[in-house]
Amino acid sequence: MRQNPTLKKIAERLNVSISTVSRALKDHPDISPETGRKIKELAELLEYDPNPYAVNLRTHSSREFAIVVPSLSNFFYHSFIGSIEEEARIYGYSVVIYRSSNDAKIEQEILKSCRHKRVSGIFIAITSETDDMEPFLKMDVHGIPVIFFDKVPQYESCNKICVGDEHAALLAAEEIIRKDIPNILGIFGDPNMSITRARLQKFATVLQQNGSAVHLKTVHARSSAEAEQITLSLLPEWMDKKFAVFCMSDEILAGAMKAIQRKGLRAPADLGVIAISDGMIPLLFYPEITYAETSGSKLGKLAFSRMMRCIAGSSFAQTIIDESKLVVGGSI
Amino acid sequence: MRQNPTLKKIAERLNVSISTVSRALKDHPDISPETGRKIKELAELLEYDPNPYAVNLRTHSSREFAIVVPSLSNFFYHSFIGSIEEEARIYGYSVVIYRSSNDAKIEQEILKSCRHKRVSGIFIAITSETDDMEPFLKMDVHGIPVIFFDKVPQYESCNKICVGDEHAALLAAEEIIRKDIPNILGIFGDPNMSITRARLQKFATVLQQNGSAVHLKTVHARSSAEAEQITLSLLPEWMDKKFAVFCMSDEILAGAMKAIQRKGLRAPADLGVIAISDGMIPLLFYPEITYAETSGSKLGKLAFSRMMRCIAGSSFAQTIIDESKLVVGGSI
DNA sequence: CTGAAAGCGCTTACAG
DNA sequence: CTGAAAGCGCTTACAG
Repeated sequence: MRQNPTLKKIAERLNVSISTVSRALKDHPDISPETGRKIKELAELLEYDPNPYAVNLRTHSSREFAIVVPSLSNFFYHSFIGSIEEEARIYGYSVVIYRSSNDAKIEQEILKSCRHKRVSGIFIAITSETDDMEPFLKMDVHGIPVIFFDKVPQYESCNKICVGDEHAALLAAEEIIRKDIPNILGIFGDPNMSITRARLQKFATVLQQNGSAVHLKTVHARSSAEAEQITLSLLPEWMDKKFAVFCMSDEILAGAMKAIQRKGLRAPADLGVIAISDGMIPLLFYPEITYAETSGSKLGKLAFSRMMRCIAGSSFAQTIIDESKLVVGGSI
Repeated sequence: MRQNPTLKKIAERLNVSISTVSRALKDHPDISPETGRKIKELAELLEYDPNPYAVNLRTHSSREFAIVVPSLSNFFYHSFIGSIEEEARIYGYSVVIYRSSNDAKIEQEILKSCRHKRVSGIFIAITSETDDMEPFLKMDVHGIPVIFFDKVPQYESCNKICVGDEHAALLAAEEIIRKDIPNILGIFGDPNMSITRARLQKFATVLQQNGSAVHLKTVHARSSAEAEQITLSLLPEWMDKKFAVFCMSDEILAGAMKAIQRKGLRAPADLGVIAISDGMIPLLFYPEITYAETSGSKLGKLAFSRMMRCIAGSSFAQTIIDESKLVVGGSI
């Protein structure tokens, strides 16, 4: 079992002190070019890399970010993670991903471990159970910035980066108006979620403001299966009208599409379909579903730059809302 | 910025030595019950937790597993990760997830960082570019076990845990035979991937052995879009026969289904559809697609127990194949 | 039963 | 320009 090379080994081989090696390797100006070159050559040869545990113990900094998400099965999070990783690489930080499984207890454990490992910062989408801000405030006391994204707490003074629920709902509603569709079945998620309230409220308002008498029926589904059931039971009474189905999320879209397929209906001939989505499910159908996209990668960029500002010392808490964009498929 | 409590702080407050505190906290038999109790009480109160960097520097062990996957957008990996996390928790290990983005260079960096962090072990699904075994052998030299899963190298003497490609292909072929379908369009992935060769070979063999003259046409697609294109161009000539489409993966299924929808065909009336899948895409359609499932969570359990055996000292390299199971939808 | 001491691998203020 | 020394927080063989 071979050991990794250390400063000491390099120092011994070159008959210099450990301090000198350490300095040479970080291009300290004091070191003579000659010595510096020799040391770096040998380090290269030996594939030296500092022991991160020793460095951290000494410097109290890990140059490592943690991303905590409730679940991995989510395109939105993938693109968020991807863009954080990309940015982090540029700044010389590494990224570790943790999954809370939407379990507040596991989330706590992860936070604790992040604290002990003195990560440089945490990006977190909280679980739906999370109601205690204390662990997060504790991170702050320890000087570890926390950026909440997507699923954020109610608590005011913290950094939050969210998708623009209102804006996405607005885009979808506008598209429906543009297509001049008079009847709309809006399928929304759990009415207790803030995201549901925001999307529903905006969606309804925009349609109403349009003046022309649109008929909007809204229903709530807590799961894909429920969305399927509801859609299935409602479709018969809508089939002879000109109408569209609006799905506020991918989960709901999946259920609704199953019901629509089951009834043998096809968009856009038999009905219009439009959704708010992270961008993968809509592409599985033909024609592709038109949707207002909530983009994780842009959110990631925003979150990252906020993080860097926190690390640089900004203690000012901020809520950033990212705007959505309409991706036109052929379903409406 | 508050500091985490240390052994020293506890020792000072209790007027004992650091050694005593350290021992008490790990229930060393030498410590008197009285002292032990006092120390543990204070530690509890102060929420003491050992600094993992110091521990590692001292002991050379991290009790942390790394999971490296090319991509996160994969149900199979989610369930694999989930089951590793579950097992690890039981044994007191933590798990960090890394994403190589299917980029061999990034994969190398991750491996290097795992080596320096002296993770206790690595579970890895390699990128499609990975061709150099050297970094993996190096892990071995450093005493870090590597368990390959799903995407594994050709290299013989290493630990591999794979889905049963042959078995999955067999199940799909048998279902086709059972349904008595004479014409089969088999859509496979990149012919250079071992997974493609294994699935194709078995699928073809089983169909041939069936005796009755089945007609199998096989094509290869490197992406979802390509699968769509190919399916689209071939469908016309098949439409007047009784036939089935077999998709060797989710990616291909997604493309093929788009073409099928585009042509206005519906399973099982107009054609049969069957796939090998991780289990999410088939559920988006109505009727649900029948598929041979490759289950990540069972693979995770197998990989984990192999890992524990490696840690316990087994140097015996082993290849484990997990069997598949048929999930019947209504598409064939 | 308890403590002093060495050492894991690094960084950095201090001295020369 | 270079080195000796202290110290980050822990563990553990050694001594008592």
